[in-house]
Amino acid sequence: MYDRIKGFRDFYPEEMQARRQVTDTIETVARQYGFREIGTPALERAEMYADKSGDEILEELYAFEDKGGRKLALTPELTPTVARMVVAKQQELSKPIKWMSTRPFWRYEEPQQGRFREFYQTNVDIFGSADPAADAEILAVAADGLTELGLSSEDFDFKVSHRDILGGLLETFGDVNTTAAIRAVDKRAKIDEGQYFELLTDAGLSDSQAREFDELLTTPADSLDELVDFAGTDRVEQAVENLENVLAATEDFGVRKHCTVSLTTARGLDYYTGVVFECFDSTGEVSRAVFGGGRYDTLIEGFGGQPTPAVGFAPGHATLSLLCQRAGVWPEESVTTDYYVLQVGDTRPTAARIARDLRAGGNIVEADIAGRSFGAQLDYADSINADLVVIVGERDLENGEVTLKDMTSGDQKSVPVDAFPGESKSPTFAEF
RNA sequence: UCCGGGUUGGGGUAGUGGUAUCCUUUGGCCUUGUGGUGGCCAAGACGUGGGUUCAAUUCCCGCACCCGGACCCA
Repeated sequence: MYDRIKGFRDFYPEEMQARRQVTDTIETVARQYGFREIGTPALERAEMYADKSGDEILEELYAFEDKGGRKLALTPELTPTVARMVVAKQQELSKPIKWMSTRPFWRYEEPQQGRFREFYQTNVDIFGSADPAADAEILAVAADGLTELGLSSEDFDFKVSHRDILGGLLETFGDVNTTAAIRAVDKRAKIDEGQYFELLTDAGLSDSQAREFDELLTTPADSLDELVDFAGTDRVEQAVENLENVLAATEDFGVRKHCTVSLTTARGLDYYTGVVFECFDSTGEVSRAVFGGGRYDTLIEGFGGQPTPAVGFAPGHATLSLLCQRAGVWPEESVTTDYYVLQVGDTRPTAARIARDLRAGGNIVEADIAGRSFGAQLDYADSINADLVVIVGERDLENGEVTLKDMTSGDQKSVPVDAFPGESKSPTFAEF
């Protein structure tokens, strides 16, 4: 026996069926908003990640050299790839560019709850619109997707923040390492108070400034103007205005109720520039953020393109699954079968014809391909959750009939073989 | 990379310094004409490498993998 690779998973049909349903639900919502599916390579040049984040990042990647001496890496995220694609066809793509895709990514990390070395994400991004409506549309797609999965505002909450508000406030304290300070904010909920303030002072804030800054972070949503008054800078004023405009748009888009302003939410990544948000389990049972997203207006430029605003989100399917299971809306993990065509004796020509007709109607249809006995076939039909069994037996065929068996009730009835399946694409037991 | 806890048929378990219990599962048969409820038969396990020992699944060490956490979350 060979071992499975650590952090990689096999999905058997029952679980895969549930995952497929969840993926389809999210993707369908994105499609309805006009997001177009793209396909992307599993491998990219390792430099693409190293140039952006430093060589240390290679430690956390599946990176290797190919036979042509190229340094490659299994893609750990989609953003650089998508940025590359946008830059490559910058001129010819009509804006806004709205793309989505679901696929695996790989990171060489230690697996833990909701984290694997191979993991699936649906990425949804908009390029080329700096309008608050774009930010709000991303929030709306995310919220609608979760709602379609059966979740409600009782189940999840988007904590919405704004990088420029954080940056702008920090700026007013003088020479502060903004990146480090924002990282500290990102960790605020996870570490104890002492460590948190230590990180803030390490970032260049004095003790009193750190207290003051932290105080500002908890400013309620309807008092954001106080932040503008405090800072007195255009940057903070514009950032607050931008956040309020985004929230106003979410109101119109019907998803404001899922959003809570929370400046203590920061996102760890440093490429975010404007609105950022994280989705949390309202009950707190799923302790980590389910997923996040935000605006990253400078990234495309950083990849050698023209300045192009961008905003997006990317739910990881592992944490999404945790949330769905917690909320009791994870789809049932089982296979389904519409019809099982059971053969008794040498009735294959008729059985095959019936199976073909039923499949032509779009149904999931199985028939015996193992030469099994009557009882064994019924047993199998049961194991694949067949709704109806069509018994095609020599005895019935002599009378020009087949027997229809409802597997839930066990009821049976004879129907003329020539009339089955008849005009109906998916004939039910009751129809005959 | 680090820390904690694990690893006994496919799944779930019992147990032991002298190779293993029970349930379930899978396949076949009873029953090519009735499954979800019977009976019979069969298949199937001590993660891996090394050490101690007459003898290791059991004790010791390393490794792998699993679960959880730290770091990180691009």
